[in-house]
Amino acid sequence: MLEKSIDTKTAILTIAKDLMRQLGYNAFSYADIAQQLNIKNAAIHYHYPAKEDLLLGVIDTYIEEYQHLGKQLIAAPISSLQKLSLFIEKYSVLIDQKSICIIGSVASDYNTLPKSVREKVLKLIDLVINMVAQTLADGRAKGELTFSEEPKTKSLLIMTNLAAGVQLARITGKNDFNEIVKALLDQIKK
Amino acid sequence: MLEKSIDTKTAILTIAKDLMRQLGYNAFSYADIAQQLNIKNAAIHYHYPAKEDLLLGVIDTYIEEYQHLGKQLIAAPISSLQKLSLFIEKYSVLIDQKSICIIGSVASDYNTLPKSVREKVLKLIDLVINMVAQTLADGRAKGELTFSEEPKTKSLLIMTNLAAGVQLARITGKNDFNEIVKALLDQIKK
DNA sequence: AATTATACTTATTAGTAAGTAAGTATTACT
DNA sequence: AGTAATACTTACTTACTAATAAGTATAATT
Repeated sequence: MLEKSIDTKTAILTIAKDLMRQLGYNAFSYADIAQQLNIKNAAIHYHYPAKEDLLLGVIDTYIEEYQHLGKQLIAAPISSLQKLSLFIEKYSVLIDQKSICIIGSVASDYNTLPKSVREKVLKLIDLVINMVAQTLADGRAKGELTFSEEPKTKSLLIMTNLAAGVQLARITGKNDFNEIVKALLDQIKK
Repeated sequence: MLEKSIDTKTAILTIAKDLMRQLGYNAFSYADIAQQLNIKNAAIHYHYPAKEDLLLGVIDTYIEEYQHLGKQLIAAPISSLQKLSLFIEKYSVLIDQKSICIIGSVASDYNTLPKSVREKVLKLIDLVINMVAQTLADGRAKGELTFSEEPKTKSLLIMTNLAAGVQLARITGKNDFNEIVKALLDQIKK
């Protein structure tokens, strides 16, 4: 088997993911990736013929990641609050990398995305919103959490706090994000 | 006086504002503006030599707009809830235009913005966050609103709900935004 | 009336973008 | 050993980007 090319393909994807969250779809180029990997632009086109294919690949990895996380969270022997904290921690890390979350990135660039990508983005967003909603519903059913809204609505509130929270914190500082997290956890703590 | 050029300059700014919110800084070009106004690219460079200058102009109009709104809100003989509703209405309108708010737009593109723009963006964000915080603080002092967080923190929570709310609603539909607004108004209603 | 400033257009440049075609070296398969 | 697939590089094309220089018509100023 040709190991190197598989490594290159995943390496391209990893860098593309970072560039998407740091700069957005329209602000990075194949040259940025090629430079970091010491390969030529055309090598990227070999693995991902068009930028559209590359972005589809990026979104796919996030769909898989969150599907995996969703299954893990259902089985995990931890409180619902701890589950949400694990999820929130994923967002907190982004700020140190001067990144925003992938959903915020594609949402901002949405009007400029190819149709095939838009459909996948919708799938990713539904997945994450429903995962958080499910965690919230379970937590309330178990008496671990308290909130008066519908789980889906509360999920929307929390997800928008987090998504825009990292966008804001990249500009105003991480403290604003920490304040948001503290407040929203206080809201649902019993 | 040469009236026409002043109209052209403001017309450029108006279109740039729309393009910023619809496509983002890196996805629109001088050609997009020139086409809509039936002028040449170079005419835009005459009024705004570099794209940086154009973006500075765009941010300036929003700073002025929100400074104006802030003053209006202080004097207005309406309830704090109505003041917040007026502010929220500005966001609601964006979704119909397939736009996001200017703060979300520049926040997403932040790493790609010139330094001079970044400083102005920070000023705009502080202005809006503090305006909402002030309205919340006044409303609570007058007994019109209820919330347990610090006004600044509650402002961050509401602003992130709105900013990411319009980003999300552009993809998933306006109903999600309406749900968010209903829920956050319920939270602070007495 | 002559000059100057304004608001452009025409024409061009240098740089960068995505994408492709053709060639090459290495590995896998038969 | 010969063939074919894999994973690239080299070289190129097309298209678009911001930006600039030089020219032009009109209006304002002196």
